[in-house]
Amino acid sequence: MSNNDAHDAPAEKTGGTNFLRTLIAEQIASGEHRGEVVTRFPPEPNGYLHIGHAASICLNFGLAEHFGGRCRLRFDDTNPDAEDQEYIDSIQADIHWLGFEWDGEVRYTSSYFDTLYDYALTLIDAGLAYVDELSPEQIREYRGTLTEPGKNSPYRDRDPVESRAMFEAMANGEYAEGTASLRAKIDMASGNINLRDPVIYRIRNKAHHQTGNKWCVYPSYDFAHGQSDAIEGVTHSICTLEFEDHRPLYNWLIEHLPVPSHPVQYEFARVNLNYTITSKRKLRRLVDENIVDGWDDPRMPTISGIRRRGYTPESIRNFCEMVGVSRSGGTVDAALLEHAIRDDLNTNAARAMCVLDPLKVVITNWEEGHVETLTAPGHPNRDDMGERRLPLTREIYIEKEDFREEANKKYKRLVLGKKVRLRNAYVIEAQDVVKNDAGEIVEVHCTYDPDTLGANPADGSKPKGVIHWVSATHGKQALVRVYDRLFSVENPAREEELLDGLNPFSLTVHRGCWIEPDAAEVAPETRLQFERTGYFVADRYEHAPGAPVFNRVVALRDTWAKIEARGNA
RNA sequence: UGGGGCGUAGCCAAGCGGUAAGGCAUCGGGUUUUGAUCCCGUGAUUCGCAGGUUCGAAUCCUGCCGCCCCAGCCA
Repeated sequence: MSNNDAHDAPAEKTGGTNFLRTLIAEQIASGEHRGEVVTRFPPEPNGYLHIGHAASICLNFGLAEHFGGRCRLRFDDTNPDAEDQEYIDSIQADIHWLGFEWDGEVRYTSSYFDTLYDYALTLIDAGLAYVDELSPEQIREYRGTLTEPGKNSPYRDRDPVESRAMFEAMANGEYAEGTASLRAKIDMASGNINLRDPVIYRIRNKAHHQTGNKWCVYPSYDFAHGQSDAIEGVTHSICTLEFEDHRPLYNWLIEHLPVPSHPVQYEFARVNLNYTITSKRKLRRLVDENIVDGWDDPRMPTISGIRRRGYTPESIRNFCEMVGVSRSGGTVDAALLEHAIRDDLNTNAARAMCVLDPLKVVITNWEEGHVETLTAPGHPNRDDMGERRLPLTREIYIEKEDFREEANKKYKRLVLGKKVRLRNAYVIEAQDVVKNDAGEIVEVHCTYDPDTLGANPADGSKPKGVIHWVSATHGKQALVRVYDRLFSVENPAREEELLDGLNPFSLTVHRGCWIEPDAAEVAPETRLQFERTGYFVADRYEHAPGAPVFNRVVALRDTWAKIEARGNA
């Protein structure tokens, strides 16, 4: 226990520990890896990052930060078929937004293609790899099954000299795709299928986004990943559990190649969130079929979607910390994510009032044309957030659901003949309703008590309810999108047909909202709490000061909704 | 009938032989000009099950059960 004090401090600050932090602390104490911690986040640029990647990013960067090490960003770009510059750009932006900075330049596995090619030659010369001319279908047949061993390819014992010449010819473009591949010579009878002579180089006649047309042979993940880690001096190569079976291969290659360092692979369980999906294929389908409005639709579990929804980077990092890291896979309740953002925004978002579904209220004893500018705190318990000005006028809007002609005692809002407090303003009493021909209430006539600003009514009564409001003449119109979960089933991935699990009410657009004037002027991505309604963010792209467009991040915790749902109201 | 993992409260998750942390959710109660926040309180005689070792086991051993991953020239 030498230098652990300094390292334990951040862990305490963030709350917990996990098996990797424990392990590394022990390694440092015993001098393993020269006491160094070098990690990497290695995405393949073939899609947008999602909440699951956030966990990996927080883990890799977090571990490096925690132990005073370094974390690199390396694009694992060994398959030109699926990759694109668009993803390289979005991934970098997402990592930065999350608040992490990688060590040095961005790395690419493709920048090691020359070295990797030499390593392949080394393996061939050592008689540990051979050029196979079996077709992909034949390779599959020869591989055997989960319960039956595979059998050797007839090309398995090809002379290394010949394999070398053929591999060079492959790299020269002299073979068509699928006609030849380079395989590691390990054990076709292994219980671990990854060891049954895995293909380590294949022919792809396709331009690569980084290396252009230089190569027509590309290393497989297994051949590229560990060697790239070794080249970069990575000490802890952290990946998800499904790669556990690859570790023996990872180690086999490291042992048989003249690599500059010996990284070690560690696996952790990937994080699943209920009511959502994280399969790149399925997310892409939602985008392609216009089920959502792009990769950054606020309902998407992508980092860019979460950002547009209004989540903060801090809340995501905090969420990952609360979830923890382990080797037992599970599904985290989406309520934990919601808790993370509420917790952040409760202390950091300024308050404002916004009426989503307006009902006009006329204060009959308020002088026509009179405007009284009230003040309200920017935040109920943060003086540093100052005050805001609230114009009150004869006509205001309140929320439709905040008025009932009659109601029982549990309903603490405006009821005909009863009193309620206008938030930050006076107590009013409903006297009358005006209905249209269809019998719908279009206006409520009230009187206000001028002695109730910051004071209870003189008669000693104290209205239990408080409702929000906006001046009908000074308020601004706003477009507000209320989002709910994209899927209504807990495990959408398990649905036979993905679309069957969709929540038809995942988006409700409110076009005629009224918002207090100053709140309409905020900058894009400003987060506010609309009191009694929820947390909202000014849309990153479509909002402009004076032309407000807000997205609901998350509703406030709503005890009333629970009571209502029980049928007691 | 192959190989590799995992099983601690509704959901995550500490614990690593000395008598079950914490968070979320839930449900009570208090404060409150947000039915919010905040504050208090609330659940495992028990750690998948069954045996065994031990003064003592969630922790060690044995067997069983359940769930997940692997048969791409994807990562």
